[in-house]
Amino acid sequence: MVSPFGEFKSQVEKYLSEIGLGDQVERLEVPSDLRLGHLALPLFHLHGKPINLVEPSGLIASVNVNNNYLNFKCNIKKLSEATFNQIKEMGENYCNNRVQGMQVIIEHTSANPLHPMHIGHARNAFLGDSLARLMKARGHFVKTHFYVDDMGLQVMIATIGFKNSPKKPEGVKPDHWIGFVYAVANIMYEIAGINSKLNENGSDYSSLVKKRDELIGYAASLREKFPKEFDELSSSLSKMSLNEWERAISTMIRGMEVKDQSTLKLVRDLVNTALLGFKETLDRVNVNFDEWDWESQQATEEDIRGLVESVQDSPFKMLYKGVLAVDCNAVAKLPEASKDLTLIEKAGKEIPPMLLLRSDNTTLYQTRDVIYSIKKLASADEVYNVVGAEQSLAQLQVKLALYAINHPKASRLHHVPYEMVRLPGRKMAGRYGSYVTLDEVIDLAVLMASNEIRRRNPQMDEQALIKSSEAIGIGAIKYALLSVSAQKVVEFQVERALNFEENSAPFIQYAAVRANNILSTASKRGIMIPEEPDFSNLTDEAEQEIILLCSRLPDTVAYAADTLHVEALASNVMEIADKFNSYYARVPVLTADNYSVIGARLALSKIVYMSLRSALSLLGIAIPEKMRTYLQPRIKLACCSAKAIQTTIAG
RNA sequence: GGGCCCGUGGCCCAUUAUGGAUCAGGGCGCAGGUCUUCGAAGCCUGUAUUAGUGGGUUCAAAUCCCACCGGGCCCGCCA
Repeated sequence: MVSPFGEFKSQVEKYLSEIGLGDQVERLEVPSDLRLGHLALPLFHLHGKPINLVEPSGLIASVNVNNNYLNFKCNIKKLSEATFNQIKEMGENYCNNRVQGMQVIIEHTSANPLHPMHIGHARNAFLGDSLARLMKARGHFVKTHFYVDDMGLQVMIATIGFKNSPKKPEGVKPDHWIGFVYAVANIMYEIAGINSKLNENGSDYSSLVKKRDELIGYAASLREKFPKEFDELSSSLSKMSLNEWERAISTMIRGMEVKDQSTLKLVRDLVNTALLGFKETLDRVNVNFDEWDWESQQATEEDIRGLVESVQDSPFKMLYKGVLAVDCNAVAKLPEASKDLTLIEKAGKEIPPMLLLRSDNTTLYQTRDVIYSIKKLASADEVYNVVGAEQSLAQLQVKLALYAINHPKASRLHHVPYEMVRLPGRKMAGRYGSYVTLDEVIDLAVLMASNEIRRRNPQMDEQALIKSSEAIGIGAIKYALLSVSAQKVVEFQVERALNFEENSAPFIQYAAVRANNILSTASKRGIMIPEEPDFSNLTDEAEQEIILLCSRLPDTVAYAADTLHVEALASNVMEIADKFNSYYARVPVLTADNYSVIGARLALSKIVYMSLRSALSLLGIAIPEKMRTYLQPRIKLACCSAKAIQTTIAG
């Protein structure tokens, strides 16, 4: 399937080869001003080589040379027809742009089940989810995977806490509870470490005490949350010496690797509790997973032995501080690996070795990740890992390890990096229980949305209010995170994301709701969209621009999916909403002069609505049914200010 | 010390993949206008930029190359 605009482009390409410029098609571009044309070929490098134009046909309305450009104008009437027909045929799948499908695995979010998800996980989840939707629209067979980390050191600390912890109080979200238990346990563990160091000679007494005071500070704020539970938990954990902690932890790590049933059960209980909370949140934001891959189930002893042997047998084994490692530098010089150009260029010259085993022969996270990658590659043509940019080196090492053992699909493993999200004025420390949870941010967004709706539409019934608030509040967060290129650090300012004005999801949703409203008003008045609207009525510049934008949408989807640039789709959608908003404010649809014009404009509204709906669905953003506004002066209510609400929640 | 990423009006973002048309687009903010007519989360008018700095390649650079400056991140027998 090719986009309507893509059809125009291929006709232009055909035309170019007819006049002997077939080798120039790569230079075709969209002109800066559509009055100049709709596709243009710069002629500078041809230096006056004569061009013999022939009569255009099909979607090409005219061809002319102007200012050293060969300009092609599209027959907007025919382009509108093509777009309209494609939308009639494909409905909300209009944006789909299928190519030969591949088996694709996208691993994303994979938040540690030790604390609730925060806004950074949201960026990961929304990016991964949107990429999955985009690739499906591209015709790929996509499976989304969540990698559940149930094996790390930190998990064991949490589990020890969990074993000693009182019951979760009624009404507390399970992952929030685990976050509390983990933070208390970790603080107690760290304090035990400090206490033991304080008994040694020659330790830096004052800095240790300072660190311990800091930990006690964190503990104090944790105690405020659940005083009774805190006291119970901390008093049983405080009996443990550092030695006891370390023995318990390493016994458990060992237990996990040999699949000791009682250890597995303990850890599984903890992790399942956290996942219950994750699923609730992910469900609310409509992010779904096909598979939940538990780390402990991925790397069997056999897998580990196999990997170790492969490395041993490879020319890239090395000993680093006495333990087995992969010589990443040497691997990077492999022809196959260096063909993976971007990879090597981005890596720089000195790549530290990747350690495979601890000196007690237990595995490290990366070792398990190599095994997990092999498993993913076994069932997919391409594997994408949406993982924070701070792990670029680690991700690179995993890939190089695959090259080291000569894995045939090493080049098919891709790291999709994204930069961190900051919250102004807040330092997050998951290990100490200091964070703003994603749940809080969502609650705030939805609350603000519902305040807005209530202000603008006091009569909306409760059911509709809740549904619309969710669509608007969550849409706003998603758009704020997806519209910015993933490689930029973003500062997430709630009041900015929820501004609800231009450049936001609500703005786009508003345009869609309005377009849809025009359609439903028409149908209420018995006005039907003609089977074959006369698009020659669309003579307004804005109308033509809207058609062009919508007709290109499937191309943007292809670009976004193939190059992993979700933000390209986000800004294309914004352009459509922007143009349509200013268009309908100026040009009447239902009260136009005659039925022929009404029909064409109605069809245009349909094109806009379906385009937005289709594109927004690929971003995972819902369209609310109603955003009605009553005719009343705009009053800025104090209680609606984000700051006030944020303060309330923070307090 | 080494590496990766980012740097666009007072603030935020797009454009950077494939360099192109003497107006670099939006938004926020600020100043003003606009609801009896398809819903004002809208629309219209005004306001502001040496595209970090300097050099190079080119007929043409925000875009490619080099250097420098500023910010973020990474370099752990943590994950």
